[in-house]
Amino acid sequence: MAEHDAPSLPPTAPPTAPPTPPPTLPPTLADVAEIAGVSRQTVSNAINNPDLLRPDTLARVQQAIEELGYLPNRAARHLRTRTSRLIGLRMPAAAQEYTANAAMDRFVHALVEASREAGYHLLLFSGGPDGPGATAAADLVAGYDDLLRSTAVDAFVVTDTYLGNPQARWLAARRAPFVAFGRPWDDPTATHPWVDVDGAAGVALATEHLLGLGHERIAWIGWAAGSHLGEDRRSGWVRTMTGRGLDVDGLDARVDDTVAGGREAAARLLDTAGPTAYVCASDTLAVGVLHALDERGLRAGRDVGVVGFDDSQVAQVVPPGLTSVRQPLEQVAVELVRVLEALLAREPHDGRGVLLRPTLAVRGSTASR
Amino acid sequence: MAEHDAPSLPPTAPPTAPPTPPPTLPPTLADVAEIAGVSRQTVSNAINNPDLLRPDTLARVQQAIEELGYLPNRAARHLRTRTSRLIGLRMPAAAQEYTANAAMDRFVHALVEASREAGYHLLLFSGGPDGPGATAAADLVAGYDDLLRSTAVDAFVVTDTYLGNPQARWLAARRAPFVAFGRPWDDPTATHPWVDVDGAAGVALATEHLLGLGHERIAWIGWAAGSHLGEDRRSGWVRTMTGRGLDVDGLDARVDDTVAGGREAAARLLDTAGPTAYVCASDTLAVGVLHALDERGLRAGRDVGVVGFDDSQVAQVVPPGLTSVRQPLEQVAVELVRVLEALLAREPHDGRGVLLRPTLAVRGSTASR
DNA sequence: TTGAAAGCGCTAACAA
DNA sequence: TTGTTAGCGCTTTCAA
Repeated sequence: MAEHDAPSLPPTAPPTAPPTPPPTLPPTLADVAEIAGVSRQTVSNAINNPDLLRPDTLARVQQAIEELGYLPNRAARHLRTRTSRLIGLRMPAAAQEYTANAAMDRFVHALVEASREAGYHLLLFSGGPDGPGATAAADLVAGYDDLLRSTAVDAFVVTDTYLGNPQARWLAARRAPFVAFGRPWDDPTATHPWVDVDGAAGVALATEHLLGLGHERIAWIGWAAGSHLGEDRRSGWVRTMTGRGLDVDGLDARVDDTVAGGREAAARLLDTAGPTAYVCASDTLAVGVLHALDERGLRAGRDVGVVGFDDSQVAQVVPPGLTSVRQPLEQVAVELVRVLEALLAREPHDGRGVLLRPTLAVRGSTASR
Repeated sequence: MAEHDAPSLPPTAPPTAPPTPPPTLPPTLADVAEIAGVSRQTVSNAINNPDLLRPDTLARVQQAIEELGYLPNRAARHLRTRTSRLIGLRMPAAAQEYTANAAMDRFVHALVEASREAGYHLLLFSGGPDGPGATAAADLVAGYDDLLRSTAVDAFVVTDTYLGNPQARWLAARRAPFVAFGRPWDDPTATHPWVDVDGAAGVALATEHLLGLGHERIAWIGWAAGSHLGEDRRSGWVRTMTGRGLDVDGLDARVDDTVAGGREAAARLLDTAGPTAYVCASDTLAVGVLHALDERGLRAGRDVGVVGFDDSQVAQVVPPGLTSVRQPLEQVAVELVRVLEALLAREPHDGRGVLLRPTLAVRGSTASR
């Protein structure tokens, strides 16, 4: 293991060599050029424009590169080309409790992978302490501003659009390259590129699934009005129900995104409307519904159908398994990177966003009756 | 919003100026120097060695910096100083199902935050496709190797030590600066710095908590022998039980880290040993125990105590709330960065790792009887 | 206390 | 097809 792909210079430097610092400096373009007997520029071309070289020269250079284990110094390349091949991603405020960040982990994974395939790395940053009073616009964009001014990243992926999205407007005003994960709900004039998941379609999918199982009194438990994201998801339920000629009156609740909120809403609806199934705006709310059913001695899946949203870890392990709308985050990541590449290549942007359809992860909470 | 902290040059360039590309180039040291009427070097000193300047010169330079919104170009600084102020972190293979990655999200958050406070950013990478056959050592270190040779990061945080940790050995052989989150279990000769959480102490804490509630027949559900991590956690249970003169024979199970594994083990133990409480090596297993209790009509917390490990999102929302050992990941992150800074400052390393004590998040599954 | 010169490693522009 | 020159923006060294 120790000798695998070891540094090219021997650990004990020959007496003629100057005393090199312990961690041997990586080889440079000049080193390769010397070994291959060509100029530095030719080595550069061998890497960036191999077509320009005569085959035999190319082969000689490539062998020298191989021999030395050469890789271009990113800082030098960055400085010269003005591209860092780094994509900036701000980590939203740490999830205090289990909330909307349920899918963040999966998304970051997917984005790292998609970026890698495009030759980019992800630079993670945070906007400073998220204490009280730190919500001013200046603080929200602080991290972006620093990275932009220090030319540390080529572009940003902006995720926390649900906050009202001052970042997107600010970045757009700065002409900074970025793609948003999330539609510019509250700014119809926005022209920046974005990728989003069609929440309404996801909820429609969930509702249809329940209809297919024979449910007709399907309730909706969502968030307080005013959240674009929440209203969008709710509309999928309304659309599907009314499309089947089913009434939605009295079958919905608007609560905080907590387990307790879901539990209380479910219990209340059970008393007033007696639904046979619930579709929820989040897994958190759905778990609350499971609680409520449990307390009444009702069995999720057998007695009452329940569907959540986000396909979080919880959905996978909570008994009897929670059916949940799953965002295609891998696909989102690929699209984000694709749009970013087009943006950085200055390709004209048609101003339309990319809307992806979620899928449904079916589990025990909607077992057939 | 649009004019907030706008680029320093007017959008319409004066006729004498060359046509600047749309996204105005950020100001450089030279720009600041000109405005302040000093040399570039003096501006550099104003930033890096302000003590060297006469107060009035310093003030003049600082005002020019402010005026221009100047921030040093990271690529240039990186090239010159050979430090990127970037910490590399490899994202382990995407969590296929809910498994050990339960805490990864929280850890990344914590590390971003700790890094920021030390003036570092996090560079996320992955080691290429994680398909079958991609587990060879060469692939495991591929991502590290590239970043190292291209001098993209100053140091690494290595997390996936449970795999047997070829990375740590490889990085050490390369003399690459890194800190491991996790002890070098299978290599007692390793001398690299590490930070870890005392799993045995965490399980001991859990066991004592149950003893304090009056439990005496406390079972252990852990992983198959051979996992250092698992054996360490198990030892906390053995130590605490025997310390109280309680017998552990027949009270433990070794299974795969799945909900089904935990469920079956719990059921089996219920039949053979009749424990009144379970301590588990993971939240996944603990959820399995909850399933088993549920199936027997037993109530977690009231009838049987259950404790998990990792304080995952699941522990927070699964009814009736799962008591769980919580790793101090924020503290881990701070220590990792502290050790890294010492390492990069070439401070002598005493060869001892940092071992942190977890806490216990108490919830309904260990309600007092 | 400030400035001038040199150079980190690379690539764009041009010349041979 | 290959080589030469210059310079990206910064800091280190040394001189004033």
